[in-house]
Amino acid sequence: MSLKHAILVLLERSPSSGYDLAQRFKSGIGNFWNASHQQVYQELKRLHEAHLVDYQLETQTERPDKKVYRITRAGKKAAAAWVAEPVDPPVVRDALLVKLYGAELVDDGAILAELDRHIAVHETSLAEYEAREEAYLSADEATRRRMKLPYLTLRRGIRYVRGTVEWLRETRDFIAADRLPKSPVPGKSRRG
Amino acid sequence: MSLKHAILVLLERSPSSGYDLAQRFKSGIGNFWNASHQQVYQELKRLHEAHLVDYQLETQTERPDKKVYRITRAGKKAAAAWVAEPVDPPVVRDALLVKLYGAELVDDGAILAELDRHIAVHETSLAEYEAREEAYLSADEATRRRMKLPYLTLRRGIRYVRGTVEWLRETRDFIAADRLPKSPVPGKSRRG
DNA sequence: ATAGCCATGTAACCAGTTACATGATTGA
DNA sequence: TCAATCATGTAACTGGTTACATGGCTAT
Repeated sequence: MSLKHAILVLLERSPSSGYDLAQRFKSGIGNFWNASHQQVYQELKRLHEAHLVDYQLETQTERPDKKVYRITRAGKKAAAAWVAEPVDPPVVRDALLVKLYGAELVDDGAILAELDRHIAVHETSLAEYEAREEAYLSADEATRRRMKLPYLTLRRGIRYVRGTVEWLRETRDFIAADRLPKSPVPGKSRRG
Repeated sequence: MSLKHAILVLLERSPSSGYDLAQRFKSGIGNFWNASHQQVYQELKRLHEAHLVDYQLETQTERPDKKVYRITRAGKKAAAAWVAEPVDPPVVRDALLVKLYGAELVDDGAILAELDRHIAVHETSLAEYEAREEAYLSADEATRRRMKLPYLTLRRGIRYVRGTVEWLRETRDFIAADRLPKSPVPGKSRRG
C-alpha cells in the first residue's frame, strides 16, 4: 500500500487537513497519485492510531473547524524507510486500449470520436501542466531549489501527456486513413 | 469494471482457456491490461453464468484437461456496447513518483540506484516491444491488416516506455548534477 | 434560489492481491 | 532433485469507488 506513504510524504512537505490533502491529490500530485477524500480521512485515522501522524484541532469562526495533521518522528522514519525500498513500475490498466483492441466490434466513427475526446482532455491538462512549468522556471532560485522534486514529477506528467497525445493522433490517422468510417467523422469536416 | 470486457474482446479474437488468457495478459496485452490467473478464472465463471461466454471441455492425454472458452452472441453484443461507450483516461498511481517526491528523506544514492534499476527494467521491455514491432512490420499484408489493432496498442507501449526512459534519464541527471550524493553513486564512477 | 467551497465522516460494495491447494510432465 | 510449464481452482484480505449524510458561508 502506498496511499499511506503518499500521505506521509505530503505531510512531510507541509502539514495539512484531510480536506487539504484531498485537494492536493486532485491537483498537482493528482498527476502521479490519486485518492478521494473518503480514502484520505480513513487513512489519516489509521495513521493516527499508528502514531505516524498527529493533529491539532484548529477552530475557525467563519468555517468548519479542522484537524491539521503533521508527520511525527516515527512517521518520518517509516516514510524514509519506505522511500528507500525498491518498487516495481505500476501495472497498466487502460480501458481505452482495450476498446481500441476491440474496435472491430463497432463503427470506426465511434472510435475516432473517442480518440478525439481523449486528445481534447489531454490537451487541457497539458496546458495546465505547461503553465505550472513556466511558473516554476521563472521562480527565484530558492523556490526552484525547494520545488525541484515536485517539478521533476511535473516533468513526468508533461512527458506522459505529450506522448499520449502524439500516440492518439498517430492512432487516429492510422484508423481514419485505412478504414473508411461508416458514419461521419467528428472533427474532420472543414466547411468552405 | 473492465476485466470482464477485456476478457470478452480477447475471446472475440480467439477462443482461449483460462490459462491461455492469463498468459495473454502476462505478455502482449499485459502492456495495457493485467490480470492474474485467479482473477481470470473467477471472471470466466461469472461470464459463463451470465451466458456471455461458453466453453467446451477439451480432454488431453499428456496434459491436464482444459476448458476452451468462446464468446457467445450475447457476449459479442455486450462487448460491442461497452466498446462504443466513452471512458475516462486511467488514474495514475505511480509509487516511484511518490518516492521521488519524498526523496529528501533519503540519501541521493538510493534514489539514483532506483532510477537506474527502472531504466534497466524498461529497456528490457522496450527491446521486446521493438522486436515485436519489427515482426509486425515485416509480416505479409494480410497479417498486418489482421493485427493492426493489436499493433496500435503495441505502439502505445513503445511510446510509453521510450518516454519513461527519457524522463528517468533526465531526472537521474538532474539529481546527480545538482545535489552531491552522500554515498557513492552507482554507474557514475569511471576509473582511469 | 442555486451552486460551489469548506470541512468531516460512515457504510456498502467492487476489484485486485496474496496465500493456499493439487498434480502430472519435461528439462536442467 | 529442483524448477518450470500446463491446468484449475478457493479463501482471506486489502485497497478503492460509490452512495449517503450533515451544515454553514459566499458569490451569482
